[in-house]
Amino acid sequence: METKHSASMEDYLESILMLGKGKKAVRVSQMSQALGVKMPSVTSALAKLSQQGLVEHERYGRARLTPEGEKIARDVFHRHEALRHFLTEILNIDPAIAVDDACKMEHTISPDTQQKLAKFVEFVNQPPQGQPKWLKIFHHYLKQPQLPQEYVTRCLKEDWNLKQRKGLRE
Amino acid sequence: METKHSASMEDYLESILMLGKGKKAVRVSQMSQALGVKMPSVTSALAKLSQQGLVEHERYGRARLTPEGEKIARDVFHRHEALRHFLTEILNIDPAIAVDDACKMEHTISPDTQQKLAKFVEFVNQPPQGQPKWLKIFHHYLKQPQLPQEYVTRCLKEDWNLKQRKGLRE
DNA sequence: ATTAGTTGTTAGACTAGACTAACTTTATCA
DNA sequence: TGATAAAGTTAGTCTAGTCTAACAACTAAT
Repeated sequence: METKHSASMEDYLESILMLGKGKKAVRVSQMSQALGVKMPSVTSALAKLSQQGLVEHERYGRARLTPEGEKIARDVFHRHEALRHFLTEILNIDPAIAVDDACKMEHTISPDTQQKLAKFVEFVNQPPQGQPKWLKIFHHYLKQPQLPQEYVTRCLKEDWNLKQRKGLRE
Repeated sequence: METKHSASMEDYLESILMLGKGKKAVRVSQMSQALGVKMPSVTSALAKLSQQGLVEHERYGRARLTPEGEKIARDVFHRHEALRHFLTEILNIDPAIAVDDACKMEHTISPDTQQKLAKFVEFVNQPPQGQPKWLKIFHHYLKQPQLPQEYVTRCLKEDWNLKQRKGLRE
């Protein structure tokens, strides 16, 4: 189990998931197109993957994920999404570039990193306020790398307030 | 110029930079050891790289980066460092895992992402307070995914304060 | 200065993953 | 229903990057 799969093979699996939107079987030509490789490459990848029990594919027919293949595909997809959300929502990167970067990085990110990245995005988008003030300040900082005086003042004041409250309660 | 280099070749270049600490020439055996490949692999990589004018290497001698090779190596290193800092300082990932992840991701991250990642770390570590409150709360959240009531209250209050001030000044 | 040991190189094999060209099967439609 | 187009497969080539085995050159120590 949990054999390591190459970036290519992960891409093939993921593309079946995406093109089939969950459970539908997909055509070789679709995959070929989506991945930007020629059909023979798809054919041979499918041979390898069905060898490993990750897809089902019959000659001249469609390909679908086995439960195990689907598990892997979903895992890749989650890594992809964790990265994409982080890149767009926090680093404020152009969505097109973000998808591109996510596609490449999704194959190398460790489970721990993936998970913490997702949590970070979750944390940032948490209620009560949606995206917090500091994030907006950061996005401004990206264009104009100088902290607004207001921010500095506020931080210092917060710190002071917190200390006060602590003192009162403990 | 600016030819795309493979992950492997980038690794070879980077290792020369690291092992040589800037400008010293390094031995094949050092690189072999550092990269976890056998010496013949290093030899053939060096052949290719000196072909491209990125390293100088004479038979049975040491290898050093050319100015152009050094430029690339430093670039890879910067990507590496941007990632590593982010992973350790913000996501709070174990340094060993972080280095590992950084080593793999450094080859696929786009310039824009690398730059914004670096800026993010910079932003977070900015004076006046060093790491801001919210980051500490996030690190706590990683272990216990529930926002402390205090944080929620504080956020709401901030928001309220800000609105007040805006109203007064504008 | 010889020789043992270390360090490097060469030659050649292997793998993964892509490609092209040629062939086969399936689909379409007059 | 049979001709043609589209989709898929097979066979074989290529490249990058690794490896092992065998050979060559340096380095030191007696």
